[in-house]
Amino acid sequence: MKKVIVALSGGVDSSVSALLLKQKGYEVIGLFMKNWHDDSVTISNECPWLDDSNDAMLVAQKLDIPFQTIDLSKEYQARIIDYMFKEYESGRTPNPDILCNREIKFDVFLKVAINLGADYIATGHYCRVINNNNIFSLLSGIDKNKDQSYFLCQLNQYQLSKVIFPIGCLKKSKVRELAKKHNLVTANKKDSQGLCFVGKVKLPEFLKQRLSPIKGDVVKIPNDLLKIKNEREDFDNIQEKLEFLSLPYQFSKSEGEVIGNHSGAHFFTIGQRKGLNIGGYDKPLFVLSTDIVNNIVYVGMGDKHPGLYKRALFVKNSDIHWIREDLKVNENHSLIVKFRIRYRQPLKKGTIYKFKVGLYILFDNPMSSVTSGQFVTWYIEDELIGSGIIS
RNA sequence: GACCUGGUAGCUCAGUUGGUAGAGCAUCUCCCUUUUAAGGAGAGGGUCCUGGGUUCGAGCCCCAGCCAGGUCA
Repeated sequence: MKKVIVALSGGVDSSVSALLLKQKGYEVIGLFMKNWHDDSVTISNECPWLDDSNDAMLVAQKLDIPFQTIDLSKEYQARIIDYMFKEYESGRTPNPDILCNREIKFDVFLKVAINLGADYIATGHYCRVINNNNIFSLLSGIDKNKDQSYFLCQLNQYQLSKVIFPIGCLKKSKVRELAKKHNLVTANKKDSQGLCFVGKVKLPEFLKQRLSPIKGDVVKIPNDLLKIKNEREDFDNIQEKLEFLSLPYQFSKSEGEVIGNHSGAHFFTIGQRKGLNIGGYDKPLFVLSTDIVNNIVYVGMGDKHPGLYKRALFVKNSDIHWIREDLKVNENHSLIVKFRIRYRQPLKKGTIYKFKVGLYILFDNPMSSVTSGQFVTWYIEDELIGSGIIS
């Protein structure tokens, strides 16, 4: 009998995952991770992890499986929170939850599980793994609305070989139905949101723990400036063109007009609308770019502003990750893929071009809010074959 | 100094022939969402520059003043 350790979060998804494994005859153990202690930073007034651990325990009791709690907050702090601050400090927008999967759930936690004698770990993610002759494929969840493959885009073959996603082939409604049918206390619990393990936070407040506010200018870039910037077409080769198209826009103060001030450029991200606190225009203002060195936030009016759109992105070599090493695009080759640059974003068409320095993705259609620090994931059909950090 | 135009929600403005005010943006809340964003819905918010006057009744008319911008000497 194979032994599986389920990461019970206290939510309905991991509860049903444990249920299904138990039904299939695995030896199941429930393990609850407590990775965050500071409740003062979260928005919700209740104490989320206490309820969660309690619910996880009740589910384990109901399923009659052993239950334990482990504290990985030290590792979480070092590998996730520190990374997060470092990224924001340097003017990028990180994705802590993707790292949390790679570094905590599928590394530290996995190792703990293996040491406890587990053959596999399981989580309540909406995605699937298929093993073809020991090549593991990460597929999107059947429930397209809940697909969480994006968050697992940094896993490797070994990690995939050790995980079971019991609910990946179910719809959310079915998961809730099963939970109800088996009287799991989590059946009607609201889906969790916000930072994994931390909860919902007001980001600027959260960041102010370590990043001090500094007043700076908000500069509005006129809508026609980018036309001029984008009109170059005299490229010697495709790489030069891609490099040009993927380069984040660089503005200078003289190209626009100072229309207000902010309390720190690192609190803003590209595409952001809320929080600028500047009104008086016909259409909303969106952040086009942030200049950390000079502490300037550049904005444009309206969601059609050309400064919001890019036609390509770049991932440098060290930031490229292939889940399917065997499908890796070699230098001077290209591959047509579908990709997304944010969770829950519909997949878009594009072409990967690999060069010595890294890879470019040329978009079939211009994309809004391409943000450095965020992850791009690329797919062939339903399969996530690779990912990278946008430069 | 004279003349002109304007002073209406946090901001930019609209307010028809006088009947106690509206839109966009901003803000807040909720929904959506295991990142950051975006998106959807809703809400709050105004001694209509001040002081007089006409009128049953004035943001709208009249007079004076203050402030801002402009034109002419």
